[in-house]
Amino acid sequence: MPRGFGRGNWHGRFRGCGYRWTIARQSVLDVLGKATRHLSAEDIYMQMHKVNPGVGLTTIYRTLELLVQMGIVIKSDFGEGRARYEMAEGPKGLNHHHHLICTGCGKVIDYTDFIDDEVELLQRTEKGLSKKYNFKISNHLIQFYGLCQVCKNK
Amino acid sequence: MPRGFGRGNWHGRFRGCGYRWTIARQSVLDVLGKATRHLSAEDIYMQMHKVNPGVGLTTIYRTLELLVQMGIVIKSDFGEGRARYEMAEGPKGLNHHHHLICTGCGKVIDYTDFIDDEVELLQRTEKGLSKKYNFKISNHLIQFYGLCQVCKNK
DNA sequence: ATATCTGCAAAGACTTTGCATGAGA
DNA sequence: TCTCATGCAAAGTCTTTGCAGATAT
Repeated sequence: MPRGFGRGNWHGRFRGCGYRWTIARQSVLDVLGKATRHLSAEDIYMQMHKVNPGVGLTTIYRTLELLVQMGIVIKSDFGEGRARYEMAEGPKGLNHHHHLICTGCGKVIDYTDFIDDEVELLQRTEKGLSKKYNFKISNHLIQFYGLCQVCKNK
Repeated sequence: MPRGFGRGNWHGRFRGCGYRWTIARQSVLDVLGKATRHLSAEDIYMQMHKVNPGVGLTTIYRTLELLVQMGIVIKSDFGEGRARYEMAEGPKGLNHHHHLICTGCGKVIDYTDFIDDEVELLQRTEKGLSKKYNFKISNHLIQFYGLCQVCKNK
């Protein structure tokens, strides 16, 4: 692995797509790669500001759009009025997970449990829907809403 | 059924919650009740403007918030940067459906097929998640994304 | 009569766009 | 060198808020 590019040969991947490898892009990937939560554009901006104060919020938005379009990053909406981002990590469904969202405090838990059952059902559903509605299904979103342990005891 | 209140005794329901029954609220319910699509606040505003030109967009937002909170209307986010609304129609899960969204043209299809399988899986998943993460799950969201017949042939 | 609702205008929040400057290959 | 990327400021969208006047009960 080339030095200075973190895990994954991002530089090569960018070049391959005709994009340039810049400090800003590297930095966004660094921040997202280390994140343990789903980050908003501003979260990323603030974390990055400590290391690369020169990078503006606009660039973050533009970079995130690019990363989502390249499939490196996943953009989610938890109904807060702002988008959140996380690494897609790995090809096709590796690390595939869904979200469990607390409507009290907004906490989001990624769960990967029960996925086996889900996959089976989803495949059946996708097949059925594809056929009936003539859709080519490429993706799905599943979220559960409820109250976390702390909030339900209030 | 009292005359002039459309189907469902909305007037009584509002009164029961301590809310007043107004032209604006009736009108929002009328529009949503007749809708065959998921309407944005502005869609509702424009349709209502033909009949009740005096009602402003602000009131629509406030009314929708109320209706959602009362459980009469469901608010959805299809990732367009604006919310869309539809009648919840009927108590607990009647008319329960999910969405199939075309990422090409934005068309949204409600499907109610394959729900039986889904319900079974969801109950199992909910049970598992509740236990493991100590959540009290109250709701879920399932959306499939893909290309509709028209868009996939482009 | 009076507490609730409403319209208008303004503010707020997040995101995108225009354009001149700066930087990668 | 030459295109692509960036920062800044401004604009764009959708939505919410403040407040005086109107309305339902």
